[in-house]
Order: sequence, then C-alpha cells, then structure tokens
Amino acid sequence: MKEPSFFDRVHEVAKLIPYGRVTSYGAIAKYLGAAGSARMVGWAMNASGKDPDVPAHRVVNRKGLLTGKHHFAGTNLMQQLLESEGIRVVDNQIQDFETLFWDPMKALS
DNA sequence: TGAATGACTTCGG
DNA sequence: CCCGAAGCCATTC
Repeated sequence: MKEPSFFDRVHEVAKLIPYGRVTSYGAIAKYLGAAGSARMVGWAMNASGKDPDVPAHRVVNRKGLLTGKHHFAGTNLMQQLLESEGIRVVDNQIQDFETLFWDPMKALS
C-alpha cells in the first residue's frame, strides 16, 4: 500500500467531471501539472477500477475515442454508461466530442 | 538499478 | 484527417 499522489489526484479530477461531460487524459494530466504524463492518467484510471466513484468512462483520448473500453468489465459497458448520460457514442467514438468536452483547467480555474 | 509496460500525445509524411 | 514513429513519465518486475 502507500501508492500516493498521482492516482488520488486523477481520481479527484475524474470525480469532478460533470454529468454528461467527458474529458481527455491529456487535459487531466495537464491540470495536475503532469502534462506529458497522459499515459499515467490512463494508468491511474486502471487503478481507479478499485474506486467505482471514479467515472473512468468519462475519460477518453483526445479524439474522443473510447480507447479504454476494453479495460471495462463488459465490452460495451463504457459506451452504455456514456449513452446513459446522454452522450452519443458511435463506433467507440463520442459524437460532438468538442461540445461535450470538459476542460478541468477552465472548469476548475 | 535497469528494463519493460501502458486506458496518450505530438510530430512528420 | 489518416498513418507510422518517437517521446513522455510513473509504476511494476
């Protein structure tokens, strides 16, 4: 135990994502001051699997593509969760991603 | 300690 | 915008 910091930070930001909105790994990483560590955000998300409070399904890559859906329990679980929030997802890609995009930098600034 | 990994991002073509 | 390759940095073995 003891894994500090990064994961907790990402978890907090993920929890701050509003309903029906999504964001990218890079945006979170940048907000944490770890810009460039976008992969670590994904890694943190993997650890967030222990924290159901962390809506990892709201976190996608910069293209709005559900890259991490394979890491979810079900094959289409991630998409279902997004659609459940009113987000349109087609072929693992979020529609109107620009509109639904939630930038923690601007939102939390 | 060093090498490998990864739910990404950016650059060049 | 699509494709391929390199870079990034923290975690794990």
